[in-house]
Amino acid sequence: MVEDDLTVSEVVTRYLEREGFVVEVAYDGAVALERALADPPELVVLDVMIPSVDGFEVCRRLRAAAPVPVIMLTARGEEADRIVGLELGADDYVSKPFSPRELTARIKAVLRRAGGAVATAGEEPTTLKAGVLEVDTVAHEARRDGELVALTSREFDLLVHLMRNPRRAFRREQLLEQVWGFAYGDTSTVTVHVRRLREKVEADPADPRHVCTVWGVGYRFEP
Amino acid sequence: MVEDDLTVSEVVTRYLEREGFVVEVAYDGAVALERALADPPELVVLDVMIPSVDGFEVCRRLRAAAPVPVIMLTARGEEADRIVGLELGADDYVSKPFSPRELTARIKAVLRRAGGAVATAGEEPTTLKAGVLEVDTVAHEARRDGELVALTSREFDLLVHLMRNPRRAFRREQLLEQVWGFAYGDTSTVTVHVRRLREKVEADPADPRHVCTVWGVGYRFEP
DNA sequence: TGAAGTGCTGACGATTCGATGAACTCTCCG
DNA sequence: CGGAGAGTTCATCGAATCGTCAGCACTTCA
Repeated sequence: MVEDDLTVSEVVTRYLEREGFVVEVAYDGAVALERALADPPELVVLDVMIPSVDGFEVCRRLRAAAPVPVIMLTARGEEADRIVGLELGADDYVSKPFSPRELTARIKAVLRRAGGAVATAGEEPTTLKAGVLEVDTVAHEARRDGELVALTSREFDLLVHLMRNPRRAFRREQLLEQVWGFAYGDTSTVTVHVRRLREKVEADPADPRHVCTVWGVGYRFEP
Repeated sequence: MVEDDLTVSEVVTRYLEREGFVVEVAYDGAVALERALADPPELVVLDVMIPSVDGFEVCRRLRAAAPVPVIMLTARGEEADRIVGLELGADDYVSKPFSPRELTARIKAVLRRAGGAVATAGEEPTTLKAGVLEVDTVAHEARRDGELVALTSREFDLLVHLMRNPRRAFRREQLLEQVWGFAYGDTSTVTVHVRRLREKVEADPADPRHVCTVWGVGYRFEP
């Protein structure tokens, strides 16, 4: 996110992180460009009015370097901004003042389209593998030994989240927040879903080799 | 875009802008010609039936002045229109009613042929096959076991979209957006159309083998 | 060794979700 | 006008899924 208004950037950051995104904020155009080019993010939220290098210029240079999706933030009624932004390759625009909820919806829509059916051209691996386990996030299918495993929606999301962060231990609260989207709740929900997931995915659910328990902490995925 | 039907022009505009195009609409032939000649666009989508100067005349004069790519919109079944249109220099034609998705694909294809550097996926095949199912997107025909299946316009678009992205799971919202061109709406519309499609296309609609349900997600086409 | 803490299991309502049938709107045509 | 066909919306039903809880099993550590 490129935004010099601290209030805005903090509110948005907090909100997006609750949604499971990892957010990095730059406060002016030059720094933003430098960091985005060094380590390209999956998506950029870009305010038009920022110090040093303006939003349009940042957008133009970003898109010249890589096909990173860009959402631009403009002041209300700046229709011209919208047109220019779209010409420069912005994928969407949101006019201020906006609600974090709306921004989140747009971000998800753009990400969906970017990784979506029409343009596809897979840069990121659509399938995750770990031993005999194989998960196709596009087809929404999980296989063990090539054998189809019928997972429910939650079980699938849970498995994908764990597999995308192998060897990393999550506390139940974290999983509840990052997979369920709940800010608070009964952590036994996670326990039960992990159990059900194991029953379907592990060769011996009583002695799990992939979805492992980390005592006193939570769970971790072992490849 | 030259189109006097507000509903069509607005839906298409919204859809194309989401795809990153900049769209300008003229509502009759004379205005279209004037503006296109003053500031030639990269591509013209041209309805045949428009006020003042008809689509063929607009096409002829445009092509006389500049090598601008033209896609013509014709009413269904007007085969003669197609011939005349192509003779006059149209690069492609799309018959009404069409899906925004279809138009977008054609636009990208024409721009690609014209040498434009629009990032897009590969060429879309004109006939799609999956088991006993066969769909001809040009003839707008679907067959099962060689037997003609009478699909409505939406059913056809839906089937084509699914078949062009086999094994990919779509949520209803995605289908609503990509097939219908709606940014939001009642997702039960998708459900009902899927049901009717199954009744016509599946051997046993109660146990679909091609248009499959992905619980908690949406639908997926199995080849 | 045993008590406290933590995770696992099985079962049971509550909820959500998809399929279905039908009503309703809209357009096209005669 | 009015009837047909297509598309959309709505209410309902049954099934899949989800969240919770109590009891049991295991780990840890005094």
